[in-house]
Amino acid sequence: MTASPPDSTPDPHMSDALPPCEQHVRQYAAVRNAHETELLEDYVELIGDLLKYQGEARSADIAARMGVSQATVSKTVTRLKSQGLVDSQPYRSLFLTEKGEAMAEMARKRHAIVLQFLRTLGVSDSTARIDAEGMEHHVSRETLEAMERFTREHCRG
Amino acid sequence: MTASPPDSTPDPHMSDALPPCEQHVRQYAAVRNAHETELLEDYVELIGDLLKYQGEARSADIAARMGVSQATVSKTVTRLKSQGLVDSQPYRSLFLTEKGEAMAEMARKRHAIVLQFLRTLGVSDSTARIDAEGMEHHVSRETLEAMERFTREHCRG
DNA sequence: GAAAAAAGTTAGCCAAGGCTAAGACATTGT
DNA sequence: ACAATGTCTTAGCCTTGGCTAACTTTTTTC
Ligand SMILES: [Mn+2]
Ligand SMILES: [Mn+2]
Ligand SMILES: [Mn+2]
Ligand SMILES: [Mn+2]
Repeated sequence: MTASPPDSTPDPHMSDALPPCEQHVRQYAAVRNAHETELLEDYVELIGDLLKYQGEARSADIAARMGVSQATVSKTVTRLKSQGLVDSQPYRSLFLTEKGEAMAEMARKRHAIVLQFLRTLGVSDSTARIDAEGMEHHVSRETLEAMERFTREHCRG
Repeated sequence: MTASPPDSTPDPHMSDALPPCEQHVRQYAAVRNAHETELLEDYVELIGDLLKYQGEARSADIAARMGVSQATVSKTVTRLKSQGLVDSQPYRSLFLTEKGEAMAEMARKRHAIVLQFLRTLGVSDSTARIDAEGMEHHVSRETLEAMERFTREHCRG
């Protein structure tokens, strides 16, 4: 390690300096952690939506919606099954397990809160949808509550 | 593809149905796109901060701050160099190229806007730092401007 | 009911981003 | 000066998440 004089004083009015090391580590660790479940969350959310709005969730629909190949979907579904989130017979439609249903529900609600929050902030619908798709996985419970509060107080209607 | 009756009408008051397919694809594509540069952005931002606040940016400091092994840093630095973002001699401190400097500056500003926005929203400092670290990479110019506007209008002082 | 089309799977490739273990280089202390 | 310590790199391993190509299974069409 090299010199680290700025870490000594908890200076109250120098907020653009480097944060203390341990805190910095926690920031990046939280991001890496979110990245591990991100894709699985999007899959179960989408599968849940497809079941709800189209009656079944086929790999082909997922591939079309996600903009990836069917082979990629097939491999990811294997992972979803190995984690106990999805159930399926070969060559058949996909279903969510209890656990998958729970994750989908959480993701659906969280996604909706972030999306509505961005709209309320004044962001256009198409941009809000794009940004919400990525942001949702990095929003803590606390921030989610702050967003809900804001939307409740500022939303037209 | 299976049946898709809900996609026919651009129904104005059914906002929780599935978005049209092409838009859905763009959402996920934007996320995948952000993931390609995310880590590089965090690296150049950190390198810039280390140069500014400690005079030099050593791999050991980056490893300590990011909470990863030195081997991981070494490999990522190779990638940063191959993309023309970082310059360095073997076993020496790291420096940013023009291009790296520009990316660091962008990342620094964007990160600061998101962090200050979350604080202004009422999120605690430690949570705001964690969430901002992940959210920053998924915030478009338009959303960034909405955040700045909000902070300007609501910030104490 | 057979041929054609569509859907799903598998194999094999790749890059990114993590790790450990081993060794090379540099700095520092005596 | 040189040994000890600390820093950096390399090699080799792993998982994730993409791809194409080839194949199998199911569904649709005739
Ligand atoms: Mn989502
Ligand atoms: Mn998402
Ligand atoms: Mn950042
Ligand atoms: Mn970040």
